[in-house]
Amino acid sequence: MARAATTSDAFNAVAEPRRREILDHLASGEHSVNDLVIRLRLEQPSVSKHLRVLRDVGLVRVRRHGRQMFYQANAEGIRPLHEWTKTFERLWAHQLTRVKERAEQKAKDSSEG
Amino acid sequence: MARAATTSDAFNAVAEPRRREILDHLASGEHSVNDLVIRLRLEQPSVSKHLRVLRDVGLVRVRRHGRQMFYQANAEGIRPLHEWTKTFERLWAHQLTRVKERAEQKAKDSSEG
DNA sequence: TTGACATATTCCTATATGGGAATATATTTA
DNA sequence: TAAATATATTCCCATATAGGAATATGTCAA
Repeated sequence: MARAATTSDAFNAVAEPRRREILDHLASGEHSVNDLVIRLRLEQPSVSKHLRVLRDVGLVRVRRHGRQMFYQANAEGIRPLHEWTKTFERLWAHQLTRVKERAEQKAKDSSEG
Repeated sequence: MARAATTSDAFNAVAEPRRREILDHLASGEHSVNDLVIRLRLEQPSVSKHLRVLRDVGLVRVRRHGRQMFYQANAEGIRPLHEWTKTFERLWAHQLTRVKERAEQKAKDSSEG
């Protein structure tokens, strides 16, 4: 079996750095495809293809205005990722505490030694 | 160019559902490979291979005890994902507000009409 | 040392890319 | 209708899987 399709869910869709860049730009509001092409310095077909993936997994919405297509982020689609990563929040708090404690103990030992 | 390697960063690593399952289990503490094999009902080589990817991107740490290898989650590695998704938090708050407002307006309209 | 146990790696294959190039589709304007 | 503009899709290819099967490596027990 090959890797899951990028369109299988939001996790797979945002694994691609360019798509995260696109979403970062759309976080500031609606943008046309050409806006993204210019700002991200990517080829137009590339941007369109990435937007297609983001659309398929529900991470962006589109609106047509004349010849232009205006895309906006659908943040609700990112929420599951946020919720999942959040379940590890307590862990990194604890683990950092332990790292800090070890560092302090070490400093104490060396000042005493 | 093909898709980025699963070992290129945490985003790519956790795009695979099995790897998220593994991390979910490791969130509760250290587990041996066989523990994971039994709990997740996956083939042992499959678990080892997923753990290898997680290790390469720094999402888990290993400790040997006799013949067994005990893995634990390194939550720090998940933090960048949490931070990135967090930048969209204000958006889904706003967007939900708008959805709610529209729903209320619609309800009002229909009760008046 | 030999066998058993625990885990890791290699080999194989079907599949899904992401980018580049070319082309198709949709809409406005002359 | 034809030309121009904006965006989307298709075709091609090198590359990276994920899982299954087989095998290798490492460690303990007799």
